[in-house]
Amino acid sequence: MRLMVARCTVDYEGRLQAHLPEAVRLIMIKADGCVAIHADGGAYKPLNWMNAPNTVTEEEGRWLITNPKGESLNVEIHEILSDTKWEMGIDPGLRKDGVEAHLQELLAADPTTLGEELSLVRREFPTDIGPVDLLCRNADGTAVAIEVKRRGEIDGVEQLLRYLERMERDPALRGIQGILAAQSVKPQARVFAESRGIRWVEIDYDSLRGIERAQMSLFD
Amino acid sequence: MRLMVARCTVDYEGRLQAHLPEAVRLIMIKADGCVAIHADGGAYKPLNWMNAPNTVTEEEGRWLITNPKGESLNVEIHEILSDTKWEMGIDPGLRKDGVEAHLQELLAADPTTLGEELSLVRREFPTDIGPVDLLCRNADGTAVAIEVKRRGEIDGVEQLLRYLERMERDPALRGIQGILAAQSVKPQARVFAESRGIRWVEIDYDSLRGIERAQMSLFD
DNA sequence: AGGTGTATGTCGCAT
DNA sequence: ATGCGACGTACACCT
Repeated sequence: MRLMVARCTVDYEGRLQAHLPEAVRLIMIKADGCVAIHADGGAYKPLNWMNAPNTVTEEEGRWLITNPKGESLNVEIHEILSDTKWEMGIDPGLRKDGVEAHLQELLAADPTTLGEELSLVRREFPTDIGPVDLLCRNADGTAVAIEVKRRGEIDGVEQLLRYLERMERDPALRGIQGILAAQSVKPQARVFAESRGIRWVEIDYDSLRGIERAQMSLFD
Repeated sequence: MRLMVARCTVDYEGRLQAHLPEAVRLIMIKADGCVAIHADGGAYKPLNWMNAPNTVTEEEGRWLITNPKGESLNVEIHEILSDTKWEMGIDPGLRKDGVEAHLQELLAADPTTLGEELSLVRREFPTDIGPVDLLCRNADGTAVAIEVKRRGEIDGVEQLLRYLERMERDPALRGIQGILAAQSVKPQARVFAESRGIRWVEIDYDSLRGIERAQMSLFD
């Protein structure tokens, strides 16, 4: 990784055009050729950048970075304050323990937490446009498709509608209903869901996890 | 801006849990307290980060960053290879050109560039599921809703369809038509739009800007 | 503060 | 490659 602190101006042209007036900034070049121009503020996002794959051309007082998509980044270096290089090797990488998959898991373990008499048929039930998170049946035996989201937004309703449309064609699933389950459901998603006959449920992740813990403890 | 190159391990706990095994990385601390941990690859996104507002506590061989939302980042420093600090001042900031807002502005100034006799009723016309970019009327007085995108994809068509469905309920807008306007419209979006009776138009940003310049020059 | 839409979103996984 | 969904999305803008 090369780190250069320099007074510079930058122009990007590609998906849009952007210009940075002269100022002191950090220019970071990673081993894979990625370039990022950072100011001393503004979260982790750089002011300008160019991701791999790209071509970095270094000239006197000027760097030109281009990529195969026709984007370009032109960095004019007016004064170099520091220029260092570091060997870091391949990073062992990040271990994540996510929430979404866990939510689906918890609801699969006990669909009745959605407030209805539901029994699980299967998780990730396949349709020809992708798997629906949970397929259940209610007390009447009616199929119920459940889309699980951390946050319930309009996209989630659209996604569920597409699944329902497909699943309705299956005689075994005829009359299928839909539920959007999320930790929070946005107002516009509520309006839209209701207008299409889809129910929505807000689920409390912490208490759900609490239930799981309580159930787990039975086996201790 | 402080730049530290160090062998470290990192743990984040907040919206999820994440762990970074020991390795050499760049730790960047900006003037506003933002912290970002970068590996030598992988685009501009850091492996871990904590944005302002936050609290940075530096101890011997350990940094603890917390924020008011209850998230925390714990950086264990095992070996420091470099530790420098730079004054950059306030960045003059980025000038962007060619984003959706600008496109919308240009089209609002002259909707006839879409190739029809259109007159603007208003920008950001509100519906109960969000604002539609432009509401116009054509030569017949028929309402026309226009969704402006930099890139026309299926999402944009769906968004427009939702708006149209809502707006159709308003007697004053009955018979409303839809146009998707974008610098480029993906084939899938074209097919989908046409199948739903929505027109699509590709707009040439440069020439649109040229028209604006020409019109501006009338007032010079 | 909360809602809504945009982003040079980025990133990963499937087809 | 392209499409699609998730993201600790971040971010601006408006109420």
